[in-house]
Amino acid sequence: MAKARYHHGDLREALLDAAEALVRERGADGWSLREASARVGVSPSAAYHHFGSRDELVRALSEVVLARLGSHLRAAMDATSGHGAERLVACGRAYVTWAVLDPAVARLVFRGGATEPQSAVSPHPHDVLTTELDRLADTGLLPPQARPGAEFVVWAAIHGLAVLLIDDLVHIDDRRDVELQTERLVSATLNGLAQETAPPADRPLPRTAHTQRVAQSQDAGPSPRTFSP
Amino acid sequence: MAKARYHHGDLREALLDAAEALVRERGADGWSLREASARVGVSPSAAYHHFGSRDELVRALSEVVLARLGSHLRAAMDATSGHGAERLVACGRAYVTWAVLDPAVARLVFRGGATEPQSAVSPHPHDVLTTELDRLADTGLLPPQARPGAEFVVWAAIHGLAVLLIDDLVHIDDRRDVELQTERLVSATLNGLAQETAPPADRPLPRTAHTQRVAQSQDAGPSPRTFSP
DNA sequence: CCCAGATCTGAACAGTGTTGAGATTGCGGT
DNA sequence: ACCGCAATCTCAACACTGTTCAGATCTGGG
Repeated sequence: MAKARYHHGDLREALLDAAEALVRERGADGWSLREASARVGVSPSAAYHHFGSRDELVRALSEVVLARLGSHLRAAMDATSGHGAERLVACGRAYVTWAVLDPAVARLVFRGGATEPQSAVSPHPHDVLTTELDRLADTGLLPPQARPGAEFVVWAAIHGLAVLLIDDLVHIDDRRDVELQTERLVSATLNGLAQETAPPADRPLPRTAHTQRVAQSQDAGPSPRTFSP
Repeated sequence: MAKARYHHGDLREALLDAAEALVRERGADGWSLREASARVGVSPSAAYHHFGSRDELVRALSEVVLARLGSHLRAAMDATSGHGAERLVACGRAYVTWAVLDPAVARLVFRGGATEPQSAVSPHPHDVLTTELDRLADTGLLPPQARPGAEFVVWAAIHGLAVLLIDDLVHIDDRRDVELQTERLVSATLNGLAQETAPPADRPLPRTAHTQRVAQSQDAGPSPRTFSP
C-alpha cells in the first residue's frame, strides 16, 4: 500500500478511522492525536492540515458515528414486521444495544455535545424518532394532543437508559435483559404519552442542537444558550 | 489563614474544593491537578499523599457531589405539600434543574462512572428514587406488578433528559420550560408504569453500581461486568 | 515544463500526570 | 522535655501531550 509516499492520499479519513479504533481500544479519552498520527504513519503536525485541533477531530468523528447510528436505527425499525408501537420499541432496542456493544465510541459521541448547525448528520437519530412518532400519530395510536414534543420524552427515556448503562451507573449482565428492560421502558413511556389529555397551553418545545437553517430564519432574535441562575 | 505553614491542615478537603471550583469555571476537563494544587498553595506532588492519581481525585469529588445531590432531591420532595405522584415529579424537577444549573459539575459526576462499592454515597439519588417508588406502591398509586424495577425506568427517563440538556443535544431556553418538560416526562413515565399488567416472568432486575455488601453476600458467584459480543 | 499551493516533516514550546529522593513538621512514648 | 518516627510537603526530573512554524516535498493546472 502507498506507505512510503510523502502524500498520504486520504489522510483525513485515515485519521478518523485510526481515532475510532483507538477509542474502541483504549476508551474515549485514552488516546492522543500523536498516537493516531503515528498509527497512520504520519507526523503529528500533519493532522493540523485536516483538523484545526484535536477537539475538531473528535467532533468530526462524532458526526460520522452519529449519522451511522441514525441509519442503523432506521434499518432496525424497517426490519420489524410489527406495526405501530413495535417499530418504536425496535428503535429503542437498537439504540441501547448499539451503545452497550460499543460503549467507548458511544461515550465519545454522546459527550461530543452539540454538532455544528450546518453539519449534515443524516439521518440524525432524533429525526428518525420524530418521523416514527409522526407515523404513530397518523395511525391514531398516539392521540394528537400528545404528539407535540413527544419525541423528546421518548428520546430522553431511551438515551437515559443507554447512558446509565455505558457509564456503569446501572448494570445489567445479560444482553437479552438489556433488551427486555428497554422494551419495558419504551412501552411504558409510549403508554404514558397515549394517556395524556390536553396539554398546557404554554407547553415548551425543545430544540435539538442540529437545528436546520430553516428554523434560524424564523426567529430573528438571538436565542440565549444559557439560563440565568 | 494558615498560609505559610508547611503542613496545610486539611489538604484533602481543600483540593476537593479547588477542583470543584475549577470544574465550575473551566468545565469538566478544562483543569489540571497542578492547577488545583497551585490554587491551594501547594506543590503538585503534595496531592499524591491524599489521592493515588488525578482520576482518584475526580472519583472522590464525584462521590461527594453525588451524595449532595441525593439529599437535595430528598429535601425537594419533602418541601412538596403534594401527595402521591407530585412528590416524584418534584424529585425529577430537582434532578434536572440541578444538572442544568451546574452543568460542568453534573457532567463530571455523571461521567465519573461507577463509584467504589464500599463508598458511602449517602443518600444515593437512586436510593431516594427507590424509597419514593416504594411509597407510591404502598399507597396503591403504583400497582404491585409494576413496582419491581420501576426505579430504573423513572431514573432512566429523568437522567436522560438531564444528560441531553447538559450535553447540549437538546436545548430549552427558559428554566421554567425545563421544569414543564420534566413534569411531563415524569408524569408520562409514571402513568405508563401504572398501566402495566403482569410482567414477564423473566423480567430482569438491573443493579446499581453502588451495590451494598448485603447483596454481595447473597450471590457467591462473580458477576461479570461486561457483555460477550 | 514549471511553479503555485496543498501536503507533510522536524524541531521546538509550554504544560501535563507521575515519580522518587530528600526536607520539614507534628505526635506518641519514654 | 526530648527523641525518633511517620506523615506531610518540596524539588527536580521523566515521558508525554497539544500546538505552532519554518522549510522540505509532492501534485495538478496553465
